[in-house]
Amino acid sequence: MTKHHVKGWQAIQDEVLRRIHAREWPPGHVIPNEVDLAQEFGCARATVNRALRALAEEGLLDRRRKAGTRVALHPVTRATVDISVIRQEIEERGQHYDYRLLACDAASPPAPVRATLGAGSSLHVTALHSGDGAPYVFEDRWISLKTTPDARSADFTGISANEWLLAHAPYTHGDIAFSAEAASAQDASLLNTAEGAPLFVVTRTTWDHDCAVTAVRLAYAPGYRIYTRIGAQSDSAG
Amino acid sequence: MTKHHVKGWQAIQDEVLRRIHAREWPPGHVIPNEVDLAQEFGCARATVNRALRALAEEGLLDRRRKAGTRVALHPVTRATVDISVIRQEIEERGQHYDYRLLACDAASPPAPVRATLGAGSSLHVTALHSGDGAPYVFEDRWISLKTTPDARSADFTGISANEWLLAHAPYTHGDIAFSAEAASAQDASLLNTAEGAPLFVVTRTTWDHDCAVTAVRLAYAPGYRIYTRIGAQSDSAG
DNA sequence: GAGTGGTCTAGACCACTGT
DNA sequence: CAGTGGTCTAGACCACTCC
Repeated sequence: MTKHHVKGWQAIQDEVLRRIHAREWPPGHVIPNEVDLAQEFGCARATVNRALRALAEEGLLDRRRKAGTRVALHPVTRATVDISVIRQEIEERGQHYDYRLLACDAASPPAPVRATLGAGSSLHVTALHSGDGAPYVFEDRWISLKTTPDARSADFTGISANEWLLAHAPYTHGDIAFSAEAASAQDASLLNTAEGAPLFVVTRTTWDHDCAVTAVRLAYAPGYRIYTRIGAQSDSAG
Repeated sequence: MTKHHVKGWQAIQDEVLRRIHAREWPPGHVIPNEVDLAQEFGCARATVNRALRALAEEGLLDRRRKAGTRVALHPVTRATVDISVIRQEIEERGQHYDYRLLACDAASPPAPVRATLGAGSSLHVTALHSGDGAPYVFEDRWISLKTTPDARSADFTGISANEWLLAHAPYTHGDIAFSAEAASAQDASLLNTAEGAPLFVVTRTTWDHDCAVTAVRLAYAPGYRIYTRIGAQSDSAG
């Protein structure tokens, strides 16, 4: 109930974080409501709301009307992975970007792809992205010509389908999967590794509203890893 | 300049999203300032701010004081991956969770781990988590006894180090890496697969302020994949 | 029904930064 | 310097949901 008169919503967030961290408010504990906290901190309720809402978005607090705010029981670690354009990704590593189109044909996609992309005619684009001359990632992509007819006349020799779509084909949502796969003969040949070598693979499908735009498999050369930081804030180790 | 009188900040967000999506505001375009938008939408500036701030946090907008707000040039795809306790992860798949402690010894960690965990004495804990009797993930963990001395007397036969730390050792931040590795002899034996099989591996280190708490390598059984959705909002395909 | 968070408002001042 | 976003306030009403 002491007045602290801290500086802003971040200071309030820090203090709440400290109490969670110090187990003054253990997991499951219902913390004081916004009005009380606002009084304690000597600020407006909106400021408290801003601080607590941010923590709730990170998964540290559970907030429900009437039930109040409680410290999350199972502090899920929420890792945010930024996925940029491949060219940018390579250049950010300080390497020279090189791109080579392997094939670009209208074709009927295999069943698993057809299931999401639809049965309409599709464009199959394969390409290899390299950094400083070393193969970096093999892009195997299907583009729905029904959703993106312009792709038929696009020239993917100068610009990768990855970037072309970014500039020409908006999407509303998508899904991504990360997995480990054994290199196929094609993977191995292109990525300059042995068949069966463990590859980090990203599979992505994007939609524009209800229409699938593109489905892509990105097979990265051995040694690739996605790295990210978690919690500038608090949690519990696990 | 038409007044729309929409419902709330989400409606404003939707409209902004629509304009980005429809290329009315193409990538790089500087959009009107908050005051103008507030007038157009017939709401308070704070409401516009709420909508635009949320979009900026998702990476769709770049906002800078004085420079204004512009549509992001390189809409990085920001995927959020939720990492929960392993037991919970397995149970959420509807499987029966089983856990077996393999070893728990005080030891000196290998150089790469020692580099982050420090040279102090550490506890080495290895365990296997299974779902419905099938091996799910092999946990290979080092715990700093300097940071978490209580771990020395903890009993990891009944509760995994994963969960014990969650309840006893708070952390402030950490880093995670996702990669693909070939199964070692130990991996293969425990995960019931062939040596050299591609495994999805998560490597995580967590700190409590400046003190490293624990470093863990999680090697998942073949077939494991992390799946997540991107953008309930808009972007561009890539 | 009543308590809690969710949101909105109208106005204000501050902080950063491009010109 | 001046324009823009960042934040705070004091108050209000609403929406959900537990009791």
